[in-house]
Amino acid sequence: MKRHFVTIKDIAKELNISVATVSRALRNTHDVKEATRQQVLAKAVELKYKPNFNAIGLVKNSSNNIGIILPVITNYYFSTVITGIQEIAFKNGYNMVLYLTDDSADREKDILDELSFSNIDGLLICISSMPDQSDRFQRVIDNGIPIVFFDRVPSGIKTSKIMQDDFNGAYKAVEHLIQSGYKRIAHFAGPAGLLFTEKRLEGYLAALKAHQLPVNQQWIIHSGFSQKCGEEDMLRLLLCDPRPDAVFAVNDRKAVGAILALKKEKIAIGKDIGIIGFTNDPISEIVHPSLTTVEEPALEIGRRSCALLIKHIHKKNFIPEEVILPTTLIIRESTKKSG
Amino acid sequence: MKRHFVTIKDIAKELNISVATVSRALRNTHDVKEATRQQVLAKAVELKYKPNFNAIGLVKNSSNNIGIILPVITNYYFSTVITGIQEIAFKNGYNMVLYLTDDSADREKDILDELSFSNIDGLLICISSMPDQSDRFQRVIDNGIPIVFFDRVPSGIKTSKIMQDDFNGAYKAVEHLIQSGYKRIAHFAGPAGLLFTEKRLEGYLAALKAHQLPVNQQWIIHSGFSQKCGEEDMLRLLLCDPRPDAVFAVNDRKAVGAILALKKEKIAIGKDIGIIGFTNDPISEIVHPSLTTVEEPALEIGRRSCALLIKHIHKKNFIPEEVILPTTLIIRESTKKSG
DNA sequence: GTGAAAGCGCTAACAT
DNA sequence: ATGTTAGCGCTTTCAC
Repeated sequence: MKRHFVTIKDIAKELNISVATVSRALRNTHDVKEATRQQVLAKAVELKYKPNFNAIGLVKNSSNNIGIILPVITNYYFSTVITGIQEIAFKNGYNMVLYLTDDSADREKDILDELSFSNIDGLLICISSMPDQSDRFQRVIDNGIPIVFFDRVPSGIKTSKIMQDDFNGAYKAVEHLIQSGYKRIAHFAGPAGLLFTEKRLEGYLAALKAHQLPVNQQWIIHSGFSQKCGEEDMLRLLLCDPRPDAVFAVNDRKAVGAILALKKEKIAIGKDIGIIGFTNDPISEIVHPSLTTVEEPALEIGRRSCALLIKHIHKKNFIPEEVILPTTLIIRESTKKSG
Repeated sequence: MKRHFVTIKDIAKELNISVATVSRALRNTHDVKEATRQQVLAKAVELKYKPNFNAIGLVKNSSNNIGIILPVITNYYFSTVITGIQEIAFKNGYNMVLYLTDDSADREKDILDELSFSNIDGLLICISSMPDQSDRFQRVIDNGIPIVFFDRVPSGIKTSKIMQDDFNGAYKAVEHLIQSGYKRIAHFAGPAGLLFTEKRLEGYLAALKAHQLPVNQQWIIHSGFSQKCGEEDMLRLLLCDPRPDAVFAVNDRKAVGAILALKKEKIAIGKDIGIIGFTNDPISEIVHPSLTTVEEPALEIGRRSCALLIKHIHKKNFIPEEVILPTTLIIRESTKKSG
C-alpha cells in the first residue's frame, strides 16, 4: 500500500534550495530566476517528479476533477456527449469522474449525498427522468460546487444550462411530415415531466396548429425512451380509429422500435405510415428503411457544457448562461410516401 | 474559490472531545466507547459532515479513484464494459476516472505520463491498436499502481488480464458458417498486432483447417474496426476470383458495413454471401437482414475486471489472474442460405 | 477509552 | 530572488 514518490522536497534537497523555490519554479511563478527554474524543471524530469494532487487539493481546496452525472452511457447520444466533455476537460487539465444513475432518482440522490465535495470542482448533470429534485441540486450549488445541466435540465435552478433546440427540432420534424403529405400525425413522447420531452411535444403541437391539423389525444403516447417502448407504442397506435398515417417519435430508438413493429405487421413504412425520429443515432442510417430524423449536436453539447462549467469553476460569480444549440433535419426513407 | 466545509475539528469542538476520537469514531475503530461513537455519528449527520478525500488521500497515500483508459466509448461494447465497471466500483466506494485515447498510442502515452498517481489507486486499461508499448505500462506497475487489462491486452506484462474467448468464439462462428453450407470463407480482420484480433484470426484458421477448407490469403483483409472499413473490405473482396461465399468479420460494425455494401451491390445476403459478426451489438438485431454474431459478455468483462483490480489494490502481491469468459453464438438471418 | 502532537506534500504569507 | 514557516484536514503513534 505504501508507495513513495518523488516530492518537491527531494528536488529541493538535490539542488540545495528551498521547497518554496521549487514550488514556485514548477508553477512558473514570476519571481524566480530563469536559471533556477530551468534547474528545477530539469531535475523534476530527471527524478520523474509527479505532483501530489491530494496535497495540492488540500491546500487549494480543490481537486482537478469534474464530476459527470447521467442516466446511462450505453447509447449514442450520451457517449458522444461524454466524448465532447472529455475533449475540453483534458485540454484544461481536468479529469472526468463518471457517475451513472441508471435513470433512478434514488441513485441520483445517493450519488449526490455520498459525493465528497473535496473530490470535485464542479458537476455536469443530465437529470434522471424521475420527479424533479431541484432542491437537492440547489444545496450542492449553495455548498460552492457549480453545476451545469445539459439535455435534461431541471426548472427553477439558476445556473447554466445547455440543450439542443427541442422545440424547433420537433417543429421542423412535424412540418416535414406535413409537407410530405401526411395528415394524421401521432407523437410517441417521453415520460412526462422532463423539459426536453415537453419541448418536443410543444413543437409537435405548434406545427400541427400552424398547419390546421387535428390534435388527437389518443395519438399522443407517453412512455419510456427504449426501443421496446417504441414497439409497444406502435402496437397500441395501430388500434386507434382513425389510424394515424405518421409518427414523430421523441427519439430514434423509439422510432426504430416503431419501424420494427410496423415491419412485423407488414405495414409499408413511408407509404402507409411515415416515421421520424430525433437524435440521428447511427442506427437511423442502418435500419431499413432508413430513418428520417432530427440531428442533435451531441458532441458540441458536451464541449460547450464542459467549457461553461470550467468558467463557473474559475469565476465564483459567473453569470449563468442558457445555451440552445440548433438541430438539423435529416431526410431519409422513412418519410417518403413513394419511393 | 474558497469554500469551507465541516471538518472533524468542528465536530470535536461541538462535542468537547478531541479530533482523534472523532476520527476513530467515524471510522469504526474498535477502541472508542459506543456512546461516544453514537454522539459523533449523530453530530456528523447533523452538521452534514463530508470527509475530505484530499486529506485522507494525503495521509493514506491513496485516492478512492480507479482510472479507466480506453480507446472510445461511443460504441456498444465499451460503454457496456464501463457500465459493468461502474457497478462494482460504486459498490466498493470507488469512483471512476475516465480517459479516452481515441485509439492513439501517443495520446495513451500522454495520459499515462500526466497521470498523477496520487490521484489513482489502480488502472483498468484497454490498449490502443497502435504498436505495443508494454514498457510504459510496466513502469506504472513498478510505481505501485496496479493495472488490469481487458479486451485488448498487451503481451509480456505480468498482471491480471480479462478477455472473452476470442479463439473459440471465432471457431464457433466459422464452424457455423461451414455447417450452414458455406465453403469459401473470408475474414475481415482488425489491425494486425492486437492479441484479440489475432486470436479471432487463429480461430478462423483453425476452423477452416478442421474442416479441410482452403485458406486463401486474398480473403483475409486487415483494416480498422469501423463500419466504413467493413464496407471497403467488402468492395475489395467482391473483386476476388474466386469470390468467397461468406465472411466472418472481426466485429459487428464491420459486418454491418459489409451488409450495407452488399445491399448496394444487390447481392443477396445469406443466399449469395453469408455474413457473421462478433460482439452482439444491438445493431446486429436491427440491421436487415439481421446479423448472426458471437455475443461477448461485455457487462461481465467490466464487472470482473473491476473486481480483479480492487483485489490488486487491496493486496499488494495479489497473484495475477487471466480470465477468459465464454462467448455465445447467436444465429440470425445473415447466415441463412435460404429463407 | 481518549488526548496531544507529528506529519502526509504542498502553497502562501511573511521575511530577508 | 529565495528561505522560513504555518497550516490545509486527516490519521496515527505515543502517552495517559
